[in-house]
Amino acid sequence: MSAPAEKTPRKQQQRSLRTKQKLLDAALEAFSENGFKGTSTRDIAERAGVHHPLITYHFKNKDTLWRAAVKYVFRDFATALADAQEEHAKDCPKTRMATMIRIYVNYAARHPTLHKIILQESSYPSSRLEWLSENFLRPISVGASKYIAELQEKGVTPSGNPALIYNMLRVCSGGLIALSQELRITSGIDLESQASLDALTDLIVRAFLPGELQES
Amino acid sequence: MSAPAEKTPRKQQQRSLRTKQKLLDAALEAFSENGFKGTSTRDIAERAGVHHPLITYHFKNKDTLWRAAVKYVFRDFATALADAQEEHAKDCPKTRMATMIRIYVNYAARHPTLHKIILQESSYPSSRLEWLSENFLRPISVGASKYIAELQEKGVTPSGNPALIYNMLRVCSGGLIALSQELRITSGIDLESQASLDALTDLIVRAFLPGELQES
DNA sequence: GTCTATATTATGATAGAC
DNA sequence: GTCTATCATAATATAGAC
Repeated sequence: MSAPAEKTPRKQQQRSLRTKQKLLDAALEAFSENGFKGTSTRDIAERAGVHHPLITYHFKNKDTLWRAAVKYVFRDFATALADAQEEHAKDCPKTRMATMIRIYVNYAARHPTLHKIILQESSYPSSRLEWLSENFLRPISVGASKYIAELQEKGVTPSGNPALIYNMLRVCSGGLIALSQELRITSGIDLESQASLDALTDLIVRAFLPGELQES
Repeated sequence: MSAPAEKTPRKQQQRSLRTKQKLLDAALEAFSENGFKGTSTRDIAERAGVHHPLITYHFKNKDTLWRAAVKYVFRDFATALADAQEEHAKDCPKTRMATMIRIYVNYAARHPTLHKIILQESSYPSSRLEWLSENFLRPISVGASKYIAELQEKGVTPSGNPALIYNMLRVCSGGLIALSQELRITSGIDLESQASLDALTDLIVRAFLPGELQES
């Protein structure tokens, strides 16, 4: 019937989008493992199963690809966080905080690249770290700190610099999960199992939200 | 007087040792910032202020240099930990734990490369991570976990997998300090100041050693 | 023990055919 | 939109002069 339809603009667009998506996924994986400098565009292309000049075609250069990949994970993360916050807006503050911690932990486990990228880029000052911080990390940190300050006024969270507490929560959840390879070897803990994730969530909640938790 | 003395074996040995030391320090810095793959031996040689073929001469290759640099930081760390433990062996368990946390935090702040190297290598499985874990991370983890289990029996530390609790302590202290570049940008927290380190220590102690702390 | 010179491979980016 | 071919540079590592 329509053999030439294989090359309609729409079909081409679709293939282009699929290639871009494959490159984004591959870039995320590679950058999270080896950092920006340690990742070669050839490695990314191989992981994506495409020829390496296609990176230039779709993303201009390595730096732009890195930024596109970071946008891609963090957009999804910000959406997930906002959705969770809205869904549990009616809960009592303490229960909501516990729920947010659980969501944070489980999200980190399902998207290990997110926190690995942060760890990779935080090791020394760079324009990438500044861009990442200004656009994605700071907004989340500021929002979380305000929320923690409110919880402190209600007396459910220990006193202290809210931003510092947020970052402790963050490294205990996402940071620890980013180290899952190491924990498996040193302690036999499998942070990919739901049981371990629940145990971790429980420990974080008990450490940072002391006292009984009333079920909602 | 003794002009040819400049080239006595002893003088040469001294210079050789100095070069090796400079290379170890430079390697530590570079590897902690950019990871193994992201670091070039030329970069290390430049930071050390020596010519790059000297790396081959003193350390055979990049991999051996990495292992030598890791041994160098971890030996010092293990010694510092053991000394601290011995010095405070007479303290009550809870006070000793609090002291160890304080020492751990301050050591991490003075040796930022230590935890950065761990973060860099934990991002994906590798022979280096296995070597690092088996030789340095696991012994520390096993020792700390036993100690935490004892504290749990005495009821001073929350229940839960001791190894998991140790790792939470570790990321809250060393892990967070490794992210100091990012915290400075996102939260204005300067983890190089003693005040911030004290605040962090205080928060960790209150979170993981709840209740009053009796001074020894 | 240190240096220059170099072999070899890998990398980022591009040109131009299809 | 995709491919092959290629350039310029940077990387690891070594050989051999000093």
